Amino acid sequence: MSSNFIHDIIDADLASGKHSEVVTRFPPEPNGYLHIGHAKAICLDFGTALKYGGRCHLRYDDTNPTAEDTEYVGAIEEDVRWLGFDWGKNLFWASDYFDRMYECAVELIQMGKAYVCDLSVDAFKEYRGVPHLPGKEPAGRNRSIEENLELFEKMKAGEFADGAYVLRAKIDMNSPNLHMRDPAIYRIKHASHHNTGDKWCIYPMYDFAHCLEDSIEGVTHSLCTLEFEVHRPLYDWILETLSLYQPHQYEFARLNLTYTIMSKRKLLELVKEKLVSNWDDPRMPTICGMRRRGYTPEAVRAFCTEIGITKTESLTDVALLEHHVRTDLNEIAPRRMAVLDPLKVVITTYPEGQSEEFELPNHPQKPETGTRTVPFAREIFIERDDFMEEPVKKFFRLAPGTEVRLRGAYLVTCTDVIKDANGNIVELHCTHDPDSRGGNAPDGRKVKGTIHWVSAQHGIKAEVRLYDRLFTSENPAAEEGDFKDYLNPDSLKVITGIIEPGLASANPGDKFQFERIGYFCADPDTTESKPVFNRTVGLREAASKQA
RNA sequence: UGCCCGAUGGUGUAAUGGUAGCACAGCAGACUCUGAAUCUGCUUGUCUAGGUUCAAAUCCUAGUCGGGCAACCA
Repeated sequence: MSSNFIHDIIDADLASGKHSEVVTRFPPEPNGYLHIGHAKAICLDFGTALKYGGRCHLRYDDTNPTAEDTEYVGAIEEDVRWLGFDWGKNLFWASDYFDRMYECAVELIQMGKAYVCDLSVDAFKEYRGVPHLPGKEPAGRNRSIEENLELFEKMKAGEFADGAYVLRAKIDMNSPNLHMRDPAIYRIKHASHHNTGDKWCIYPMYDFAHCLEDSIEGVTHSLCTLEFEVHRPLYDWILETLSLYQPHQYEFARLNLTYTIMSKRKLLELVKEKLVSNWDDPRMPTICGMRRRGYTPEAVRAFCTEIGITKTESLTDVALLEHHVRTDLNEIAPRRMAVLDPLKVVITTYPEGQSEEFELPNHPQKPETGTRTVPFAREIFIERDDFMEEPVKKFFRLAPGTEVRLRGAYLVTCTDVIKDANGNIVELHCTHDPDSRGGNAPDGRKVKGTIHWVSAQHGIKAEVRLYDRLFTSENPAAEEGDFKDYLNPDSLKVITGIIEPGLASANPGDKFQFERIGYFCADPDTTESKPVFNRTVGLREAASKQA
């Protein structure tokens, strides 16, 4: 992976001998699905370990049993693997360290560096005060070490209700950094934990747990997002006070993408209110959503590399992601023909009842990928907007009296336009040049327009889901009012298209380029009787192409 | 309001005191059996004001603007 300010620091650490190896970690809380923002972190954490020949731990930060669910654990692992990363044996749980964390808390109390506080959330808020004024010292701050030890023991023994007491680090009620004003490090939660069951009714807070986890695991560079910057002094204080090995925390800017949201809470809201089908709805910025949409791990990784790692907050244009998706798909996706808005064409000069097969390349630029056969007959479908009765200038496609190439088949000329009683075009009649079999005329005449087609007799109906951006606003989270007011009502259009017959046997996840339209992949909803395709991303379209 | 962080074309990023570069997007053209891909060219930028220096995007000072922090969440 390319370099960034964190790698500059690592280079210096390695050169100075401060570290001889690099250990990072990706520490998700199992409380939701991973999204493209996590992908950025995963690429950084694992990519950095890979670059320096170190290791990256996958660690579940499961310190809050009321927020977490093992439902998410499998999904997280699947997503990290799909992205192409491997934690090997380095799978850890914060909850496995609960005993050691408890001992550390006791040690802090014994040092006179932590105390049990009986103030309610609201009461302590008053003592903590506001940033520009000093806080007040709670009375419990001067409790004896013995009494603190006893109270903490009772907290652990379950003698108190949730919220009755909390263990606080005794730091500085006058610190300009609010996180240093005697932060809570243990709270009472009578909740069973997926891993430790009912063994504990007190659980460590993030600030206390995370630095210990990193220290215990020998992490060298603990990478997180910018909002944790003000937590770093606390991270350092705890490890220094306990005389433990101190990893260094470095912060980088989280990813924001145009036309979507990245907040787990808001994403959950969309799922719960059924505004999307589920976490893996192809419109979601989740990793499973992108996978279902047809994005490839290679494209997502290339995107993450491209956007880089900085401390500058930014809003990245989703076009950049789509660019990498197209770039990868262009390389790997076999070409097929599908008509999404069918208009029937009768080749009047083609014998009734006759059909033939054409051999078309899977990828014109990659002959080594072979060919497939596509049936042709007298009646075919073409795309409705590939015909204009009164063509605008620079319209290269079919119009009355003009000749176009049916991709890989024949040159045809439109002779008649058939309309219904309302004047709607329902059918076209064309003649074909039998000598142009394969698509080229022996006389070498140039035909500018080439359009795709599917035989009416052989084509298969398929459900095609056309996805567009989820929101109409570039930055829905920054808009006034409810972000859901900015949902794009046209983010999903379901249509029935006609696909070339070979496409009917596509398996879920198979990716194709529907020529002249875009990249599509077979959805898991696909069955033998009903193929379902998702539009991953459209082809780039020259602005001069007007329909 | 206190502390912390940041600011380079429309967007994302590089330049580590010495030619402001790359990618995306946009525009124009070439090529083309995909109006795709490919190729060529073009437009557009160092937040402001001072200072240090032979030389400043880079260092210093002040300001402006943006963000973060005031859960018994992570």
